[in-house]
Order: sequence, then C-alpha cells, then structure tokens
Amino acid sequence: MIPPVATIADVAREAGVSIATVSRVLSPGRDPHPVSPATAQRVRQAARRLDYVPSALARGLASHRSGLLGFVVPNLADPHYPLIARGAEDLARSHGLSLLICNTLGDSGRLAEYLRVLRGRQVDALVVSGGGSLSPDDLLALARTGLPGVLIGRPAGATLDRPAGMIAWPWVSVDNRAAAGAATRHLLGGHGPPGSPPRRVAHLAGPAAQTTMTDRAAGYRDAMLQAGLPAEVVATDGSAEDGERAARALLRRPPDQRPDAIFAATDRLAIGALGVAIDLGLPVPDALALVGFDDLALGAHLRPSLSTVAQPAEELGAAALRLALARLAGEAVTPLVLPARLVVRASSANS
Amino acid sequence: MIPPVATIADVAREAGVSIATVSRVLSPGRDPHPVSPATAQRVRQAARRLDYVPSALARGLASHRSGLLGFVVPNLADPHYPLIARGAEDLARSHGLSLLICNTLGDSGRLAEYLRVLRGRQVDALVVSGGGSLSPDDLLALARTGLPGVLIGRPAGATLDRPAGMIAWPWVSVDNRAAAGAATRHLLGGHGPPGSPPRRVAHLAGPAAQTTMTDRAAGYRDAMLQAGLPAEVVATDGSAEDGERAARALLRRPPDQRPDAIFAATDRLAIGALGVAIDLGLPVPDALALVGFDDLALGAHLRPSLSTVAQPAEELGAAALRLALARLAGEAVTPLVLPARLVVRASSANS
DNA sequence: CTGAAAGCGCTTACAG
DNA sequence: CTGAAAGCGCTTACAG
Repeated sequence: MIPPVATIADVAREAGVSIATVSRVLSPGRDPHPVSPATAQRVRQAARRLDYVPSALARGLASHRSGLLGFVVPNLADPHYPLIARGAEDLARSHGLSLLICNTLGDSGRLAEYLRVLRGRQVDALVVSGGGSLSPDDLLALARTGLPGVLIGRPAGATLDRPAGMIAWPWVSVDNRAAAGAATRHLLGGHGPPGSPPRRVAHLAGPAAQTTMTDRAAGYRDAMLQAGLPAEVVATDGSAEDGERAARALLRRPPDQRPDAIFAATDRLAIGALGVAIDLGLPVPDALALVGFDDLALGAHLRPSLSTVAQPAEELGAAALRLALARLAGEAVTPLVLPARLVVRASSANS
Repeated sequence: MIPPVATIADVAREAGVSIATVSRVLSPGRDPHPVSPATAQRVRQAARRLDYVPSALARGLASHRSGLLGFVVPNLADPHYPLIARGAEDLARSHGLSLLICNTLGDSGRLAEYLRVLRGRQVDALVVSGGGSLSPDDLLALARTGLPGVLIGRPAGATLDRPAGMIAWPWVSVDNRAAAGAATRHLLGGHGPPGSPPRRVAHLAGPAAQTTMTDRAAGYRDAMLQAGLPAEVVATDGSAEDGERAARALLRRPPDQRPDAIFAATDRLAIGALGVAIDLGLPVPDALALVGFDDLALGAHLRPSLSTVAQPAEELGAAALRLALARLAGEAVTPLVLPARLVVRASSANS
C-alpha cells in the first residue's frame, strides 16, 4: 500500500554520510546536535533530490513522540466546533503536528473508546473541547490517560484559581458570563430614547449540564440583579424547536405580563423565538427585542437580522493548542478566558 | 510523554508464550494464522490483565499499514462536510482505522502540503471530499501520491463510465442533476390547482467551478427544456450575500418580467432571496416560491420555512469509505450515485 | 563534528 | 500450532 519511497539510508548514501547525521540535520530533536554547515547542506540537497519524507511511524517509535494530538469534540456537526478545530489545526500543522479528530457525540462510552485508540496511537497530548459538559467520570477518564491535556470550556466545578475535581488540566474559554451580562444590559437599555423604562427581559437558558449555558444564565441574572429587576429564566435544550416552544409559552401571555425582550443562550433558540414572534404578529424589535449567542453565519441574513454574541472560536482552538504545546514543553500553564463581542443587529436595534 | 504501558513482551511473559504468538492472537493480519484456542485464551486474558493496547506506531512500521486514512475537506466550517466526515469516521472506527482530517480551504498549495504530511504518516488510503471542485492539477497531485483513493463529488470531466483525466479514482456523489430537475418541476407545477399556468422559474446558480453546482444548473435546464419554457440562470458565488444581490436584480423587475419562483443552488442563496422577498413585500410562496438545496438545519425554522433538497451526507461519507476499503482490499470499484430527496416546506407550498 | 550500534514495539516469512 | 530471528525506518546515548 505504501509507495516505494526513499528512506533515511538512501539519503545517507546519496549524501555520503551516516544515517545518524541525516537524522540530525533533518530532525533536530529536543536539544539540537551540532552538524557542520557543509554537511548539513549536502544532506539537505540529497533529501531534496530524492524527495525524501521521513517516516512519522519510525520517528515516533524511536523518539517516543508520535507528533499526533488527540482533538476531542462533542459534535462536529455543530458549527461552533469546526471553527475551534480549524484554529487548533492551523497551529498544529505549523508545528509539524497532526490532529486526530474524535467525535464523541457527548457519549461517555465513545469518549472512553477514543481514549483507548488515542493511547494505541501514542498521541503526545489531548485537546478536549466541550469541556463545559464533561461529567466527573469523563474528567477522571481524561486524567487517567496520564497525558498532558487542555480543555476548551470551563469544566464544572472549576474556577480561575481552582481546578475541577480530579483533573488539573488547564482550560480556555470565552467569558460567557460577562458577555451575557453585556447582552442583557443592552436589551434593558434599548427600549427607546434615554429615560424610557427598561424592557422586561426574559432568558431562554440552554442545558444546565453545560457550564457554558449556566454561565450565560448567570450573566443574565447579574445584569437583572444590578438593574433591580426580576429575572425570568426558562429552561430549554438549546434547540430551535425548544426555542419555539419556550417562546410560545412566554409570548402568549397577556401583554402586561409578556416579556418585550428575550436574551437567548443560543442563536438557535433565538431563531425559534423569532419564528414565534412572526407567527404571533409581534413586531421585532419593537414589541420583542431579541439577542442570541454564537453568531451563526445565517443570523445576519434573517429578517430582521439577529443580534448576537460572537466568540473568537478559532482563537479558542489556537489558544488551547498553545497551552497544550506549553505543557508538552514542561511549562506551567494557567486557565485563559477570552472576551466575546456583542453584535447588535436589527432584532434589538434601538428604535 | 508516553505513560508507562505494557508492551507485547510483557503480555508474552504473562501468558507464557512468545511475542509472535501474542501478535497472532491480538492482530490477526491479512491471512489469519492458526493458534490453538487454549493459547489464544491465555493471551487474551494476559492482555486484559495488563490493559495492553498495541502500539499503532510499531504495528504500522512493521506491517506497512498505518491504519491511518487521509480525509481531505475543502472547508470544515461548511456544515455539509462534518456530516460526511462523521459518516466516514464511524465506519473507519469500526474497522480500527483513524481519520486524519485535512482542511484545505480549497487551496491547492495547502492540499499539496497535506499530501506531503500524509505521505510522511504513511496513510493507507485517501478520501477526498469536494471532489467536484478540484482542478486538473489537484487531481494530478492526488494521482501522484500513488495511494488508493476515493473522491466525494464528481470530478470535472468524469462521467459514470469515464474517469477524469489523469485520475482513475472512483467517486461517490449525490444525483444533483436529477434532484435539481425534480425541484424545478415541483416549482413549475405548484402555482395552484391543476391546470394553472406554470410558474416562471429562475435559477440562482452556484460557482461554475464546482460540478455539484453545474449539475444542479443542468437539472434545472433539463426540466425547463422539457416543459418548453425558457431557462433563466443567474450566476452567483453561492453565498447568502450574493443571493440577496442576485434576487434583488431579479425581483425589482416589473411584475410581468419577474420570476415568481426561484430554485436556488444552495440554501444560503435561497435565504438571501427570501430576505429580499420580505424586504420587497412579496409574499412567499404566493408571489415568489422558493426552493433551496442542502437542507441546512435552520431552514425548517425560518418564516416561511424553506423548501429544499436533502442529501444523505453521512451515507456519502460511509459509501466513500466503503469504496476506499474495497480498493485497499484490491477489489475493483465503480462510481456510485446516491439519490437526494426534495423536502417541500412552506416556501413552495401549493396554494 | 561524525559514526557504529542499540533499541523503539511490533509483524512475518522461515523452520520445526 | 509455536518460536527464534530478521526487519520495518528512525533516534539517541556512547565513543571518538
């Protein structure tokens, strides 16, 4: 199956040196070995002439470094994760590392299976996205691999200065709480000219099993508390379907008890709510202002276009990979929180 | 970096056999080697006791099979590809193979870079999605790897019985042409009760560099020709932005020259067109019926919900992987075309 | 600065 | 059915 290709011995012969020297020139290991410039030159030319590509298999076996990284994702079909993967992958590639993508579908059994595969492939490190929805058992399984790892998303129970339970892995995440607070305050203030009464803002919350979602709900509560207003949080599963259901319940109330603004924990929920508002003939944003979260590509093209919170998804992936590389290099690393950005569009425009 | 783990020698010692026997029990190679049931039993127990996981690196080096497959994607952020990847990945995993995901962003340079990496990793085979937008040079680069490969998407110039240019790889794809024809006929017939005049259907076409898009345009033309009606094809880049631009030009015409139905080559285009219809106060579907292509998750939650063509994306990925495995096994394989399914929703509902 | 050699952990003819 | 041994293509102390 493997095409006949040049090996290190071929290059050594062509350059008139030993295979050790070829290795030293072409793969300067951890502590680079001195090689005379003239020899290095000859080796490089020989390698080019033979179109030599070192065998990652042999290299990994000999060096105890596979150059492979495990990248765990709950669901590749969720547009959030491919962006993260891309950020991680770009950086990995520039370091000569490859990503082994593991799509767990949020299933602990599949995660465990993958960890076994990754062990067999001797990956050098792990980057685990969806860290905010891992169970204690999942975290334990990760810790047990003994591999250096980084989480994307704050694991349940962890704070900036206290790791979660068994696992001492660092994590990177977006500041969901602060961004949710900003989105809520934007809605509160956006009813009309300065001095108008604040809107009645309700929150469509995502699954409580994800810290991402509970952090967004917390940010909403922060803002409501600060404004001295009652919070109203409706639990959902985060889907557009459930957004419709939840919004319908809310918006069918008599006008004086009805929220006139909704901060939704996901764009999907917001899109569901938008559909219901249209069905009920409630003008958006006048009768109902809406802000989602995630900045789905299509949100800008809806009528009205959807306000949202945009996350630096690629940077999350890149940052996680940077931390993983640092851990591989033996450096100490700490959690990292990146800011998110409120994107105001027509669905919450000030009138 | 690699945790201390049991090796084949540990298992052999524990089971009181040679490492050759362990290998034969745990890794029945191409032609399985006979082993006595009792011995096999002992080996398996020893392996379990030691929690032994064979080193894929060593195995690959010795057997000339890495168990790695290159999976090339133009753009992981496009929701179409993760689904394909998932279908391929599921099947790969069940065969003990891992996928190395290569995100080319449609760039030939990146593709070439990746092919080098994949060569270094000694992948056993290649699955290349986005086959419909590869240039002749790209196809040549793929053929030059000497690896068995499968394309997802009909390569330019290929037909069911004639491969494209230099490359003899089989391909799998959806029957874009037939599905586009069906969507167009649906629009033509959907103006009202039987006997009503057909709608004037225009087509928003995607980039001509993708056979997927030209096939959809061809299907539209087929249907228009068959109905004896003039075709009107507007070129776009496939994005929602460009859908808005193209639809605006079309829909601003005087009523008697304006299409009253649009078949868009992508859901993105259709969503752009839907936005314009709303802006112009044209009721959908009465004044403008709309059908897209791709079945984006959010289409069902728009108002009106978007008619579209759904593809068996996971099956495409699985089918491609099956062909790749067949090629690996030395079997001859032929191209495969899967049907797509018209999904009628409110945007093209019969009145 | 360079090389000979051991070793990484497996698979697979070859011999029995 | 089982084992001893060569070999896969590298890296890396060790010696010079």
